[in-house]
Amino acid sequence: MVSTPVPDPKMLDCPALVTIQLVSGKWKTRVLWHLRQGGAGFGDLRRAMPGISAKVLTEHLDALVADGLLARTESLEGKVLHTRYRFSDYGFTLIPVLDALGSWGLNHAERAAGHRFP
Amino acid sequence: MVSTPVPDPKMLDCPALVTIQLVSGKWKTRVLWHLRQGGAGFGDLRRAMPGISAKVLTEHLDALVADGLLARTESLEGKVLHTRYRFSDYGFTLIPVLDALGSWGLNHAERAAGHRFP
DNA sequence: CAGAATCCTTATGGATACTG
DNA sequence: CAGTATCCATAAGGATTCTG
Repeated sequence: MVSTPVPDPKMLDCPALVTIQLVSGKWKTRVLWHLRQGGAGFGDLRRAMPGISAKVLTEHLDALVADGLLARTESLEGKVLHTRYRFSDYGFTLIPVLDALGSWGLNHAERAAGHRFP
Repeated sequence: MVSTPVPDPKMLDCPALVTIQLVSGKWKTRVLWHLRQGGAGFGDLRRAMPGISAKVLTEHLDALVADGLLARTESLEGKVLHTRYRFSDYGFTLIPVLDALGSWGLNHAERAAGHRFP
């Protein structure tokens, strides 16, 4: 997944697509969802998302940072490099939208499964 | 794009993804956005989205119907077949979510372009 | 630890021609 | 009009190995 720094003006006839491009993809949504609960390191994110490869995680994190949604800080602890990703101030404005997606999706999953999830 | 009739239970650790899967894709979002303004026929949608092929439009409409978001009705007017797509009652519940995506996206596009869009 | 580099598989979307 | 049927192009994602 690559970033969309400046959305194509043609996309303005469907502004919802602008947002979709930024947050969609198999892993991007999960990264954002996870970071809603607070910042996390690269390894935290990998462990939180079994199956993702370092390459793909890097690509998505880079895109999210390039789009201004995430902030990244490096720190050298001893000899080990630690990176931390969290929502930027601007990225925070997206959280209500993610919440809306989440609560609709939860309801939909319950409905589709016949309310088998308590 | 194919439909996701029953979301994978594993996806419940990121319910936002459930919604994303249903509405994302280059054309699915546009179809939904267009239909917010009312029902439309197959040809209306094609004309409204220059560049889409009949095959792709069909696939996406089928998926949206299979997912319960859209309703479809056929009518025979004379010898010509008319099909009409519109939001189902259930699909209507998604509109506030689409609106949230749209208004955030509009704001983002303006911001990214330096507020060049009045 | 946090990636970069490389190569590979598959999903998504597209072009064209044809049909009920 | 509203699609189907084929075949094709590209991009998203994945596996593996290596490095600062």
